Amino acid sequence: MDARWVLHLDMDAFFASVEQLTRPTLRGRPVLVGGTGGRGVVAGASYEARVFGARSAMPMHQARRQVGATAVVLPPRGAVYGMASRRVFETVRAVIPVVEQLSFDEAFGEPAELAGADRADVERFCEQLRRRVLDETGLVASVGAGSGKQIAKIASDLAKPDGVRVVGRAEERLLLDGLPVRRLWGIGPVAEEKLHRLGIGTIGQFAALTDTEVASILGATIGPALHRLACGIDDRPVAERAEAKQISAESTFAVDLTTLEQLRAEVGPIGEHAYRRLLRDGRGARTVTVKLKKADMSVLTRSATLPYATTDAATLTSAAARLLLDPQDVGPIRLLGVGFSGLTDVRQESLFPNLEFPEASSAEQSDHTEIPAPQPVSSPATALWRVGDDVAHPELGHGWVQGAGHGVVTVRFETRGSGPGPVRTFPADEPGLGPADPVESLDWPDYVAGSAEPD
DNA sequence: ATTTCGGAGCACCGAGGG
DNA sequence: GCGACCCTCGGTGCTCCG
Repeated sequence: MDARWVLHLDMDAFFASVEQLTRPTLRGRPVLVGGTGGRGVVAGASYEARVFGARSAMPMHQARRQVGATAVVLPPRGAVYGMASRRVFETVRAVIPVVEQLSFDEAFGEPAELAGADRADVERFCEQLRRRVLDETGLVASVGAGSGKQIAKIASDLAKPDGVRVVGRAEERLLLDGLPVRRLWGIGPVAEEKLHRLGIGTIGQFAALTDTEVASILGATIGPALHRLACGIDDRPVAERAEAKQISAESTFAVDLTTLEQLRAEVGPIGEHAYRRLLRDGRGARTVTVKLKKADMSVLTRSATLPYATTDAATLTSAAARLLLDPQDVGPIRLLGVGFSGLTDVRQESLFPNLEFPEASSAEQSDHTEIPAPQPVSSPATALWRVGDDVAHPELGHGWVQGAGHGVVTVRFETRGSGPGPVRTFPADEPGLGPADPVESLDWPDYVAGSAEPD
């Protein structure tokens, strides 16, 4: 059981790369993906945008300023990234049977055939894996390898962009010692600051502490676990991810909400968003949580646990509505979230239909005057087309909105397989122009699922 | 006008069973 | 009757991850 090799595969600038793949005009250009409203942040930046200092999690307006006029700012297309991600990891799973997927764009693997292999073998394996992912998806991955998850993850960072980095046992200690303590899994801004105040800046300095010192600084649970990682001890297994324990949706408003009526108007759509995903997951929920983020960024949560898990939308969303707090009491609200947990398979509806969860209180029931649907603050003006929308035209095919406003819409007609396409400008109400499924931008030419099956 | 969105896990509190 | 103890559950806040 000597040489264990853990691989960490990380897609390069994933969201931005998918945009450049499916919208070929964007190749070579600085692309920023993220919230385009005033409070949006960057979810993905192409390498061309990173040259200017743009980074993910940066406020969008700041990134836009830094990149300048050539920046292309696009709203995220989750469905397309999800499809691209599925195809990437289908490919990975065809090579490595057990894959621990961390997110849309990252995973660990521990190929059995690499046990005891030397660095050169591992390097070859990683290059082949990258090649296969590129051939089958058109997307670039970087791969890191090491004796455990922590080293593999650090290695994939060093491998970027478009590379492989294998860290052998011999270089491990040297590499870790010099790195900032922040690079360790589980050290965030708070823990970093605690350590910094004690003069500990590197993983080496952290590793030199005693277990009891570490426990007193970071707690008895997290502390020793982090200390072991810092010492290069990382025998955590690579295993498929368990089912999600919680499903939630949240959204930040363009303008803070100040009345309970406004919150009540928003809780429905947000709850439904989470509810749709709950249904797709096929489980029921027993606990409903609402999350409120105040103007000062502090967060309040309120939760309620039902007597049994349910898939009933009305039960779940009315529970969420009852948990809301009045902004008049707690202050202006910038974000509302609805979450479901206590997830269990519910084969049948309630065993005790008579014990239905009590409906709205009698006071609310007597109030038959519907709340006069307040303007959804998040979308003040509903323009017909927005930048980034996918559209279809009977003659010109699939395209995306490059510009919109002043009664006209500019569309670039192109997909993954078309190469850079032509641009056309139409009146905003052009009858030939209709909405299109974003995923189609990835599917031309037709994607052949599992190329092992010629059919 | 900095600070998304979705998810996991820990600390700690009080209630209640035993 | 009461305190000490352990345990679990529900609820809230915090930290961290990408």
